[in-house]
Amino acid sequence: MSSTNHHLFREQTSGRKKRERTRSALLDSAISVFASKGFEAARITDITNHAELANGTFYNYYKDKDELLRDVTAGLAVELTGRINDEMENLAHGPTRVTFATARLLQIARREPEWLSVYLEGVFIVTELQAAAVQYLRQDLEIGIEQGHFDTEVNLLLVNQILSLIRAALLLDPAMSDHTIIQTCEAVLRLLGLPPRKAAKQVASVFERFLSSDEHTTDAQG
Amino acid sequence: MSSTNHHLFREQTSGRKKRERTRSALLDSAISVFASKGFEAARITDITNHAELANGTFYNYYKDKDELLRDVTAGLAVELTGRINDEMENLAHGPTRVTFATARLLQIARREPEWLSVYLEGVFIVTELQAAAVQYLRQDLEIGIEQGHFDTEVNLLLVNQILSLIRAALLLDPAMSDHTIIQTCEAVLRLLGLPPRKAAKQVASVFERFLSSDEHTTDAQG
DNA sequence: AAGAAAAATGAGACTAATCCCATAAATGAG
DNA sequence: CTCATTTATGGGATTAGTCTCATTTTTCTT
Repeated sequence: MSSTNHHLFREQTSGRKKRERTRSALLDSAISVFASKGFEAARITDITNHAELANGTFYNYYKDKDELLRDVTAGLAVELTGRINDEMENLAHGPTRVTFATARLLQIARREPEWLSVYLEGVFIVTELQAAAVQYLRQDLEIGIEQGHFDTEVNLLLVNQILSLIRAALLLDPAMSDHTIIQTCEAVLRLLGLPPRKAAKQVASVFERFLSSDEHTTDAQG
Repeated sequence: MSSTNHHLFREQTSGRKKRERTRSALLDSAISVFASKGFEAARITDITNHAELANGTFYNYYKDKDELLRDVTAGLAVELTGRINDEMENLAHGPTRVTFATARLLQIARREPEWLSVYLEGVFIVTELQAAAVQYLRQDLEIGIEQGHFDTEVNLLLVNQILSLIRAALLLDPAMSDHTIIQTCEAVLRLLGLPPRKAAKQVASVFERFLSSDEHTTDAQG
């Protein structure tokens, strides 16, 4: 069914014990199935079929679908927010950090739309992961405010507004064109209080310095 | 289960033929059930139980759950967007219209959080209703741009961003405090390119002129 | 109030999913 | 290679839902 299938978890465990490999196969299949039908509509057998495992195998690993979703979402959180945060360790300027993080997340979604879509659904359903999920974002907002760049109060609604803008981009344009990414980054900055022109400049600058289309490195240099 | 239950459809049909009344009972119950468990998880029997009807009765009215959702969503569209648009017929100023519409929608959600939540889910699932659902919003955006108040391009992503901000407010604060409403209105205006201070003034002005807490226009008495 | 039409009922046939578990297969340590 | 341990299997009991339809109940008309 899926034309592109990138096996986030399986790749991390290719040489390891069988137990780990099977678990990863279940996690990767869950991402595919959740992304295509949504969590509610996904059936255990959809996932085991996709992983080419017997139905019963699922129950050697998880009690039920909820437990699986928790595992999937936590894994995606590490992969998405953790990785992006590592890439940004040299950036000190608040607006640059927020722009970079937003754009990078959407760039990843261009290659792997399933990851972001399942992640966002998971964060919404598995409420105990929400705080952790938005922790990095809050930090960057605080930095920008501290520096006097953002004109806003950091609260839970603001954080959710930003996540909502990201989700809107994903829903409307899963292929994630540059135009969509730029419009979304500008929207986030406007929300934080930057005037339109300044927001546009900030986004253009981040794209030029870090995200020009020919270099897609995992290590952000200067 | 629901402590407050306001019977949008039933009230419109109280004196009429039995067929209309039963259909309204199904629609109102569907709103309650969809709002509490989500559309996917809702079972036909949940809805008929809530309406105190037999399971089979459902099938005298609808072929399946999807057909019911279409009916519910279309009804909510009339009730929500239609009514608000009527209230605004005298307003010519683009930013005022957008602010008023946003604030009014959220004020309705304060009394009836279920309506907005089901409406937003429905518009997302029943794609053929989307165009109609956002038609009024698009018009107001065009007006504001024509007048030189908004610095943005009207496209589908923008419209979805605005809907997403509304959805974020509903998810985070279903009780819909004034603070949430104000923050959401300001967010919408910022998104459209107003600088923070101007956005805040615009929102304050609309609240003062049209939405002061002691007068709730139309027919709103308990 | 009777009779016809409209509406509601709920038992039951189907379909589909979860989850268990006795058995089979695969793995890997000595 | 052998055998104990780990892992996978898939049949089937169980639960849960959809949808039908012959029957009952309610409503409407005269």
